[in-house]
Amino acid sequence: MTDSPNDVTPDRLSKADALPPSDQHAQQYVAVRNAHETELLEDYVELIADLLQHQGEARSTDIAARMGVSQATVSKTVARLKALELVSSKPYRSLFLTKKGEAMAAMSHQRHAIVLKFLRALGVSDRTARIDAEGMEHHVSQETLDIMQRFTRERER
Amino acid sequence: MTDSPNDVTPDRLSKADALPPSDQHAQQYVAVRNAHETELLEDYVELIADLLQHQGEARSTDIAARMGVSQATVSKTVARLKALELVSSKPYRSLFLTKKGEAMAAMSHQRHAIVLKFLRALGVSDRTARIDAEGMEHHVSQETLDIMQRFTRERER
DNA sequence: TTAATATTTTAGCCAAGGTTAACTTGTAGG
DNA sequence: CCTACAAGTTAACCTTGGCTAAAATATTAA
Ligand SMILES: [Mn+2]
Ligand SMILES: [Mn+2]
Ligand SMILES: [Mn+2]
Ligand SMILES: [Mn+2]
Repeated sequence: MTDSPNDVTPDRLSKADALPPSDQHAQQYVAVRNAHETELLEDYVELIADLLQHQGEARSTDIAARMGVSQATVSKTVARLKALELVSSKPYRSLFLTKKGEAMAAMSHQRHAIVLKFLRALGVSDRTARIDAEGMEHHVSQETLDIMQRFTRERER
Repeated sequence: MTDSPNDVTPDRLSKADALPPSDQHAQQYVAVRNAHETELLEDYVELIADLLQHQGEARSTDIAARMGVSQATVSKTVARLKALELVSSKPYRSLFLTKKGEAMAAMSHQRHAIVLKFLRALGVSDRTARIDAEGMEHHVSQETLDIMQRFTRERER
């Protein structure tokens, strides 16, 4: 009891965009859930790499301050990073990245930079670009990244 | 013991981009965590609105299939949506949106459409654009949305 | 009308990511 | 060398968002 008898592909100018096929639709959400699984890990290793590079040390106090969470939260997340062999450290000492952690940090950093530069090239203010990039970066496919990079390069010529 | 004695702002061509001030950096992550809090709710009300519009009914089977999760998961999330007064329903019956739910759905839908059209206008394939938009939409500020919309309009002329 | 099937809910489980409070360890000054 | 304070860890708790298995309800078809 929706509209016309045989509504296969509604004519132009009809209601709204049709829903994608059920299984394809589901894959959209699956992709998002997958991204969320690694998101925090990526941000942590990226931040640790930055701290090592800029301050020579990655202390959990600094991480807590920069992430805006308590030190207890950092402790727990670091435990997870260690279990995943992304980070190594001795108790009460500075954190370091394993090879695996460095690889992840490098990838994440690169992707983050591409998204951030793209947003600025688009005309977004620095402050907003930084905030949006922090979330968007985890949901941008390689195809889109390539396009963003090309766009930014052209704008900069 | 990092590098030069007085490294305030490292000269051009030095290491890498400096870290933003600690508190500003923290706000980036805070913004992301806030977005994640409402993300699933937004996707649900958006989907429910779509189903109501396109099939006349929003059954939890369909939601489960389209979200790629079990029906039990849908039941629990719907309980939360009802507690938040976004959805109403009688047990074992179809779901409906409250005024509040409709408002949220309308906003989410609009934002989703802007991001999706923008990605397509940029040259991203339909399939990828849909996947990326599903995640990105929750992390795009109003400022960026406005810019995306302008960009899309210009490309379409 | 009843029996089979489909749908929805409930219960019990789990991991992630956050909190506060209390305890332990490290470090710097006197 | 000791003592105060800073930094890090641990314990106990909470919410969200997944899952499976079992129970309850609705629908359909014989
Ligand atoms: Mn990042
Ligand atoms: Mn991020
Ligand atoms: Mn959406
Ligand atoms: Mn979404």
